[in-house]
Amino acid sequence: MTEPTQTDDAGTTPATSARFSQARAAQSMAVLEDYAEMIDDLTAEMGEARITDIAARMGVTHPTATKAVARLKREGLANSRPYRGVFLTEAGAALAARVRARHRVVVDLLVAVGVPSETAELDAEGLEHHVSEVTLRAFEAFLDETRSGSAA
Amino acid sequence: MTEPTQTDDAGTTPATSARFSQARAAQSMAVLEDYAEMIDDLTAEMGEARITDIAARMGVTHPTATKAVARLKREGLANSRPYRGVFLTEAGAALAARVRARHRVVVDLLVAVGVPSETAELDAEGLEHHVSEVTLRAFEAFLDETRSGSAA
DNA sequence: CGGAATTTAAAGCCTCGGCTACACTTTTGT
DNA sequence: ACAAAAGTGTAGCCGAGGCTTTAAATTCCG
Ligand SMILES: [Mn+2]
Ligand SMILES: [Mn+2]
Ligand SMILES: [Mn+2]
Ligand SMILES: [Mn+2]
Repeated sequence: MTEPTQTDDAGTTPATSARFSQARAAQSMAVLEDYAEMIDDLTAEMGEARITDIAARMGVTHPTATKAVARLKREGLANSRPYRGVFLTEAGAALAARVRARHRVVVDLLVAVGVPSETAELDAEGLEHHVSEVTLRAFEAFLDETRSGSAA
Repeated sequence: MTEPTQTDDAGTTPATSARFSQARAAQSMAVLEDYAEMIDDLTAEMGEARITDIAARMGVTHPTATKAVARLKREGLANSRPYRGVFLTEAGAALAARVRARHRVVVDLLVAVGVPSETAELDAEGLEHHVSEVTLRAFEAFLDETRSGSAA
């Protein structure tokens, strides 16, 4: 998380390393994002999000899910008390909503450029976390114009 | 890396968790890929890839770069001997070539759908690792048809 | 040649995200 | 009501990928 002390040549080198830093930062949010969305899904579908169900859907063991939830709590995105389900805070719910919307846009964009929908769904799960705001807006604009003027 | 014992309902549930597994698998290759490409770049540009230069370009400290190189060696992608530079094996060079080509396609695709090129370059660094073969080919096909029939 | 600067190595610490094993609650069903 | 089953918590292990600090080797230069 903490970047190494910049070899700042007084504005000279435009830090080519910035790309990698951004990718690392994005990745550090990925798990949080996926769990938030999943908890939101489960709450909607089943009324509550239980650790076992979260773990099953994420494809991990329950202690792993427990740890992830602990991190969500630490970051103020969720609450939970022993043996009761997990609940998103307002911030957590807001994150889940954003993540879900972005996921859908990414899948749609992939399909729009010709990726088979199953593959799109698979790849989107990893891709989504690296789609910046700017790129997301570009995707939306592309989808808009594609959906309206579909001149074959 | 090791997936938890599948709750395999005899072919019933098509493992919704598969998406997450794939994303995790892709991510586990990301660092290797970026370092391989970087070592290849440095070798081309400067005749050799030194730990210090690798670290600077990746935006990490040199001990971190050393560890990454150790992993590359362990995986048969690079060689190095104390106080001499780092060199890619044939497998490493092949990986670097693939990664570089994929990176370019991803950037081009992003630009083609309207992402500003600076943003494309930044986002591509993270995105590229989650672009499957199938998606890559779809991107190439899209770029081909776009570049030829550009009917405004 | 020899000392200073640069580069590399080595050790040790941290967080995160996996896992297993085991203990404890809670829920379920007879 | 109570035993079995299911769910949850907790401890401890591991590897990856960051970091700092300290020590050694190499390279550069006067
Ligand atoms: Mn995801
Ligand atoms: Mn998603
Ligand atoms: Mn990359
Ligand atoms: Mn790249």
